[in-house]
Amino acid sequence: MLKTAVYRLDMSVNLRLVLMDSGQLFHWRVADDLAAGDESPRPDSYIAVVENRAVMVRAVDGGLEITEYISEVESGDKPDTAKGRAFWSRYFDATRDYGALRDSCARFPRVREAMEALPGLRVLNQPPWEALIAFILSANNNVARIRRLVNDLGRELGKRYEAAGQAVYSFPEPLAIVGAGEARLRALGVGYRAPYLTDTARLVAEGFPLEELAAMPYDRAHARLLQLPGVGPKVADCVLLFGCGHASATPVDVWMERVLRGWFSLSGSKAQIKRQAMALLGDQAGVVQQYLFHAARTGVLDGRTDELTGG
DNA sequence: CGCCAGGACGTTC
DNA sequence: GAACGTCATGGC
Repeated sequence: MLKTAVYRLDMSVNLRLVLMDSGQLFHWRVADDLAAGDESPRPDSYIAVVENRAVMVRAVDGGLEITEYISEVESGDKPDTAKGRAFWSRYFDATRDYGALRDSCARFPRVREAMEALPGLRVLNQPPWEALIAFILSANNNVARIRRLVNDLGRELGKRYEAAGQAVYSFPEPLAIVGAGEARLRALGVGYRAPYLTDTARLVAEGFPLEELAAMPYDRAHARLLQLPGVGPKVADCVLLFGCGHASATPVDVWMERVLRGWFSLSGSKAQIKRQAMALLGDQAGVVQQYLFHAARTGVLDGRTDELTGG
């Protein structure tokens, strides 16, 4: 039987935007309207497993309601709700002052416009291992297929949990990916990325310091991640930003390259314009990047007549 | 059918 | 260090 712990976070989040459409998470899914054994429909509810925590989240009264489903045999007498609350507060980035960030970027019209146009967008803090696997899979791939691969990997190699009466699966542990082997991973559809996954998983299992990247200086953490097979400059920045709390890490994909060259008039190689963007946008450049990325990809700012930035 | 996908990697210059 | 072709697979 499952116990539940319910947490409320006093923060405004556009869950569909963040969990389904932002390109930073790929394993969340919309909960079915009718949870098993429950008569009430659950519109706008989302379920997933995050680091061995099965969870349902929905927006209520301008805040978040987070329901965690806890196995009695694993939790013992009662769950540690203080620890759970801290975990989810961290995960949803509850303590970052997005309003102050927007104000600090007032001299960049496109940043201000993007942040005003996407008020519920947030940069979540994922477990680094989950971000690492997801973004190795993301290379030269599309979001729909990344999501399918992550879900298939979880269902085949992860651990089964239950949230809102529905099956949800954790990310596979490193040894589960090593044990699966390249052939089985290819059969799951990961293609040429199979050896990247097994070799990286092996290195992590053998002690690669994933958990220590958060406390390392950005440059050193980035260089360290580049040593993993399947991890290049862009994937490394995604892991640092989405999985290690490095708010300055600024992934530059084709969309961000267009943004930085077009809206910010930057020039040079991708590595060079990334450095310029980080210097220009400050110690939370990666968070700013997420707004610019989504604005460019979806065209929410199209039709506005503002000129380029005021840098 | 061809083109693209939140790129990385090996080769070549 | 920069430029180039290649890499599975499926969405569209």
